[in-house]
Amino acid sequence: MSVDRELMKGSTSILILSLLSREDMYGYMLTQRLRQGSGDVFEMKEGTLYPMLHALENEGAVESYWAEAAGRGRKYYRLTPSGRALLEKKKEEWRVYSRAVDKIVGTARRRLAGGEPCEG
Amino acid sequence: MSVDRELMKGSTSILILSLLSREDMYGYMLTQRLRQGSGDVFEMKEGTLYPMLHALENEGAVESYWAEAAGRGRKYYRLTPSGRALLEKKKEEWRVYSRAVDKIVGTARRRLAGGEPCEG
DNA sequence: ACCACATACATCGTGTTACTATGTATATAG
DNA sequence: CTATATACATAGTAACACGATGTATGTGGT
Repeated sequence: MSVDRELMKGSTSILILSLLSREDMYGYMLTQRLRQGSGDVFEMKEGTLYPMLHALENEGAVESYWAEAAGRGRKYYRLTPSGRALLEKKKEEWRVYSRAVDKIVGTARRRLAGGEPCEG
Repeated sequence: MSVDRELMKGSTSILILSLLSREDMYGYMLTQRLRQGSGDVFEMKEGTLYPMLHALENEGAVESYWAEAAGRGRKYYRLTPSGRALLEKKKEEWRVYSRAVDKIVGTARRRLAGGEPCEG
């Protein structure tokens, strides 16, 4: 990740699960969407991504299937119901955690009802 | 920390620096304030705290001095100007990072001008 | 035809980080 | 006088993400 490693730890799985909750994706696609979707903040490396995908598959959070595209095989990952539940749990943990950091650090924010981005 | 370890990684130093930016504190006091200030979310262990304080001192981010209280010595830590600059840097990193996670995960928020907490 | 680059999957070894366990010592409450 | 809270500290361990590396195919340029 291009953000200082120290802050990046631990949230890898929530990012992967979130992206897969909207659409089935293959590994390389995940790295691209993660980069674009975060505004070039996240740059997940293969050495991080593939082991994580395999671990999530072992846990039963995702399932994989091969599909052909452009004359080449791609390994797609699909979120399972169990993975969807895991995502919800991790989202709640992220809310609790980031709010607690904000309380200590003093960067206050207010949660919105919807899910619109807070860019401009 | 009582929050799932996976989410806790990396933000230890910003929490310590933030607390010290408001008041000189000794180790044990830091663990208590961190717990109270986060609403029982963070429980920093001595095995995490003391090595981190020593590392921050080696970097020149904090300075320590002994003081007597209740007939016993306490080792206080004080933020140096360099530590204050480090804190500002880490705060900015936290803003970038947490905003990027929110973009991906879809838990949108809006930053406030002031520093008021967003509890109820 | 050939080369460089992007795409696409994967694993192994390494370094960082936080934790568990443990040790020391004093004050306070029962 | 014993248990608990306070208060500092370190050594060993486990988890996690990364860097390095390997394989292979498609595409664009010359």
